Amino acid sequence: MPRWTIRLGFVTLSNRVFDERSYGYLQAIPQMSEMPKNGATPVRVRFAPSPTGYLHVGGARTALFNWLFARHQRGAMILRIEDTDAERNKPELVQGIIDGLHWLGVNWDEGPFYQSQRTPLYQQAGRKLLANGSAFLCYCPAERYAGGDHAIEAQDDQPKPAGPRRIVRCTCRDGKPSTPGTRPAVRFRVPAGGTTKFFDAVFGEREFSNDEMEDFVLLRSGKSHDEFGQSMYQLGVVVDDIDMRITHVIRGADHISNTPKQVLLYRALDAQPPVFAHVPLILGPDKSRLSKRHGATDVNMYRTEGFLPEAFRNFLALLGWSPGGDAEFLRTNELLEKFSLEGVSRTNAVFDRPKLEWFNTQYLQKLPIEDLLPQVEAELKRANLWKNEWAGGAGHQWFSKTVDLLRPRIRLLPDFAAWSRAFFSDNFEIDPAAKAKFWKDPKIPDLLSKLAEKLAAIPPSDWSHDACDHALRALAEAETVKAGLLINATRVAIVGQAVAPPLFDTMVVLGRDRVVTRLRHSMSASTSS
RNA sequence: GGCGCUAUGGUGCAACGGUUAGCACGUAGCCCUUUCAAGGCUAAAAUACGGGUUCGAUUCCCGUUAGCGCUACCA
Repeated sequence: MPRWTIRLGFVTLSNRVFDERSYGYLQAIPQMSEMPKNGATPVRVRFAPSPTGYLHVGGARTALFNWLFARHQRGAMILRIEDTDAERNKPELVQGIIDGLHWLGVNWDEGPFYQSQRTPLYQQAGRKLLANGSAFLCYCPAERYAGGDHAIEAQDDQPKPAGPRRIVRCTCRDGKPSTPGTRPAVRFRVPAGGTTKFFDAVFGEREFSNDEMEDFVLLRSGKSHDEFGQSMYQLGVVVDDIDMRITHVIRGADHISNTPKQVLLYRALDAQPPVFAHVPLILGPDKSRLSKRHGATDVNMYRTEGFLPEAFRNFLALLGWSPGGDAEFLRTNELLEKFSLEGVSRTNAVFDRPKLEWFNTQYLQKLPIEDLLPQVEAELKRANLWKNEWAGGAGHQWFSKTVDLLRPRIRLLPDFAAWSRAFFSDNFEIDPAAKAKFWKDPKIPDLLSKLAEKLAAIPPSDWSHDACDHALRALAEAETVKAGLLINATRVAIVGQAVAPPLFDTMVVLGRDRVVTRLRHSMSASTSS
C-alpha cells in the first residue's frame, strides 16, 4: 500500500501503514471480485468508534459490516477515532478497541485518525459556515436549548412557536445576541420550512421536516469570547467524511435521526452526501438495547472466554444480515463473497448467546484441523501445558490426532487445557463425582489392577484400538462383569473424568505406559477415597 | 410529550402478491451408544391487532398497539 499524505487547509496528515499481524488462521482473506472499472468511484468506508468504552458487540458488528462491504467491493476501509469530547474520552481504551478489531479479523487501510488532532480542520469548516450564513454564533446558556419543550417555557422574550414546532429558535440566530459578551458556540442555522431527503441503502428514501431539527451545535464555545472550542459530533463526522472521501456511511440505526442534519451540513459545505446504510441495533434478551446488565458486551471478553474468532464473526454477520437463503454456516470467504447491503434487515436483533455457542462448537468440529491447532497451542501455552516436541514431526502428528479426538466435546478453547488436561499432562486430578459414579462397585480396584497387568503384557508395537478392546473385553468376560462397567471405571482412572472421548481411542493416544501407570496409580486413589 | 424506525414461532433468518409459511438455535421425545458430546429422526411453536387495495395478501396502503431510536456545548 502506498504511503500518502493529505493536505487540507493548514494541516497535513499522513497515514500510518498498519502492521497487519496475523491472528491464527484469520488473516487468510481470499481475492475477491475485480477492481472497480475505470472511472468508477472506488468504495471508501470507515468505522468510527468513540473511545468512551470498550469495543461493544454492536460496534463490532458495524465494523464487520463495513469491512465485509469494503473487501467485497475491493474498496478501502478507514479507522477513525471520534474523541472530540475531552471529558468522556479515555485514550487508554483505544488499544482495546484496536485489539478487538484485530481479533475479529477486521483490518483497515488508512488510520487510525484521531479527531482530537484535527480540530483546526473543523474550526475552518465552522468559519466557512459562519461566512456563508449557514451557521451563527450563539450566546445562549446551554440550558436554554436543553430539554426541548421546557426550554420554550424559559424563553420569555420569545413568542411561543406555533403549530407542531417544538424546537428552540433563539434570537442569536437572527443576529440579536441574547447575552453578548459570554463565549459563543457555533450553531447550525437549520432552514425554516421544507424537508431534507437522503437515500439509505437499507431503509430507502427518507425525508425529514426541517422544522423538527434543532439548531445543533457545531463548535463548542472556547476559552475566550473570540475563540472556538472543539468540534461536536455532527460537524466532525461530516468534515471528516468529506475529507476522507467516504462513499458509504455504514453505521448503527441510532444515527438515522442525525442523518438529515448531516445532509444539511454537506450542502452547506458544498459537498455531495454519501450513500447511507443504517444497520439495525443489537438488543438484549429483554429487547432493550444490549448493555452490561445483559452480560458480556465487550468483544474482548468473548476472546478471553475462548470463542473462535471465525465463529464469532459468523454469528455477528447473521445479526441483521442474511445472504438470502437458509445457509448459516458461512466461513469468512463465503461471507465476503455474499455480503451486500441489500441483505441487511431493518429490524433490531436480539443477541442470542446459545446460538453463538452453537456456532463455536460447529467451528470447533468443522474447521480444518490445521486451522484449529495454532489456537489450541496458544491455549496450552497460556496454561503452561505446552511441550515443544508437539511443534513438529511425530510430536505434531500426535498433537493433531489428540486435538482431533478431543474437539467434538469441546465448547470453548480453554476446555483444551482444563477439561482435557489429562491428555497433555500427567499432573491431573481425579474428579470425585466421577469416582462416585463409576467406582461404586467394590470389585473395581481388583479389576483395574488386573487390567493394568493385562495391558502391560501387550508389546508396544501391538498397542492399538483393537488390542485394547480385546484385552478389556476378555477380562470382563473372565471376571463375568459387563464390559461397560470396566470401560467406565477405566476412563475415570486414566483421564480422571466421567466424560471423555471413546475409551480405546483415548488409550491409543495416551500410549501403553501412561495407561498402565495411571491404572496402577488409580488403586491408591480408589482406596483412599 | 414531539419526531422517526420497526413488527414472521421464545431467538436469528427465509419466503421480495399465489408455498401444506421454509431453515437454524433453543425446548421435548426417539434412534445411535462405552461416559458425554456430535450425528440422525420426530414433535410443540409464528405472519401483533383492525381496516382497506387485489381474483388472491406474511408481502402493498392506512390506523391502533408494542418495542426501539433521536430529541445535549455526548457520540
